[in-house]
This record gives sequence, structure tokens and C-alpha cells, in this order.
Amino acid sequence: MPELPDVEKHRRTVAEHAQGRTVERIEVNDPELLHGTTAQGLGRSLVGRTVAEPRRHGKWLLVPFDTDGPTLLYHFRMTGELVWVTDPTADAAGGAVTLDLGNGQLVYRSRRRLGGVSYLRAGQEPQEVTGELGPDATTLDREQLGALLAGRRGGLKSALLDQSLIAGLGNELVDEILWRSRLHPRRAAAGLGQQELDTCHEQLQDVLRRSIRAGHVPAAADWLTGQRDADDPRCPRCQAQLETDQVGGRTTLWCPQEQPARQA
DNA sequence: CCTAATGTTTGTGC
DNA sequence: AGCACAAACATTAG
Repeated sequence: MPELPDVEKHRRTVAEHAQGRTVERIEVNDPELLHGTTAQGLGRSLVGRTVAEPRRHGKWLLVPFDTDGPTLLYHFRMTGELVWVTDPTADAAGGAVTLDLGNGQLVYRSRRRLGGVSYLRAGQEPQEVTGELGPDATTLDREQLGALLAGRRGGLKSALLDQSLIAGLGNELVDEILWRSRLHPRRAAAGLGQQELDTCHEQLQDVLRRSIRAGHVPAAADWLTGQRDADDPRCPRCQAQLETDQVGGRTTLWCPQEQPARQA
């Protein structure tokens, strides 16, 4: 269930196991999930090349090859994952796009077949594939956050979810950040007071830091998002019944006691 | 059978 | 132009 912390975990997998290794063979079992080239083209281009340092921007994982070679862009949408497999008989099956690096295989798969792996020629801009992306959420300072929100006319949650504004925040992360900041998801993005903005920035960074360390969301049992699938979802702080509705087109949970619709 | 699902894109309409 | 909303994407799970 990929959110930014899951993508960051995949980046580390590549950095730990694949970086510095040379591609021996590629395997494409689901050509629909390979964009920008064909299976044959991918093999011609990548076999013999060395995996360079992986980067992450928002929910995109960029894996460059050689110093001036092509780049693979991984996107996970709802069900994608990237796993390092050393026993091919066990896990490699079901992989849509696999890089064989000799000592193991980097396997991309997506159960719902959303997302995929995009091939970027040397010198081609990632933005051609990713579309416009705001600054990565983990790098946002308070002033940047304030400026970005101040320029929006719509709702707070919608703004935080907009990848072209801030890259990397997903549905669960945003609910968590708003709950901890005691801000209602439908508050006006541009309407936060200085204190509220401070809190929002602080909680945004803290939620990211903790969930990246955990490698997933929620990072702990007392997080709001742990209540998502509960029979009787309650606020982990005050035990009030949580509210559920669609906000910004997404299922949203909040505490009606602690996250008032209007500024206090 | 129906509904909803952690993400994004595309179209429509204000 | 900016933003909200709905539907679509492909598939699984409940």
C-alpha cells in the first residue's frame, strides 16, 4: 500500500542491493506496465549497464544507469511494489518487469496492474513522464509551505494532495497530518493562522519522519489511520466517534471534536 | 451482485 | 486559469 514512506523503502532496497551492480538480463512479463520502450528495447539499452544512485521525488522512484545513461522511473499507484529477490524460484514469478543483476533480481509488480515502469532516454527530462511536481514533501520548510498554501483558493486537504503543489503526500498521510494539527480537512488552504501553519508544518515533517523510519503508514497503533478499517472508528486521543466523508475525492477520516470546521 | 480501495489522469463545469 | 468533482483505469477483497 504505497505512500511516500513505501517508495522511500523501495529506494533503499535499490541503494542497498542493486546500486553498483550490472544488469545481466531483463525480463518483461507484463508489457502493459512498461512505458516508453519495448521489452526488446529495454534489454538492448540496459544489459551491460550499471545501476547508479536511486533518487525519489514524491511518489516517484528514479533509477539511473551509468553516469550518462537512461533512467527507469517507477510508479506504484495503489498496489505496486519493488522487491529484491535472491531466490528466483520463490518470488520472481508474478513480476511484471524484472532486472537480473546476477546476485539477485529487482522485481517490479503491481497486483491491480496500475502504475508501471517508464523508460527515460539519456538526457530526457523526468517531467515528461511525471508531469509537473511540486517540491518533495520531506524538503518543505515552513515558509515554502505557507507560500504554497497561501496561493490556493480551495480546500486544505485538496491542496496537500495535489502533487503539482507538493510532491509525495497521499490520502493517509494527509489525514494523519491534519488530525495531529487539529485542522479540519475542508478548511480553506489559504486561511490558516500563523500558529496553525507552524503546527501543520511541524506535524507534516514529524509524520513523514516517523513513517519513513517505520517504512509504512500508519507508523504506530495510536495513529488516526490505524482506525481506518475499524468497526467503530474512534479518535485515538479523545475517543470521539470519527467522521467519514469524501474530501478531495478521497475517503477522509477526522475527529469532529478536535478538528473544527472553522478557525477557533 | 455490488461497493470500495492507499493513486493518477482526463473530462466537465463553475 | 484554478479548482472541484466524477469517472476511468484493472483488479481484488469484503
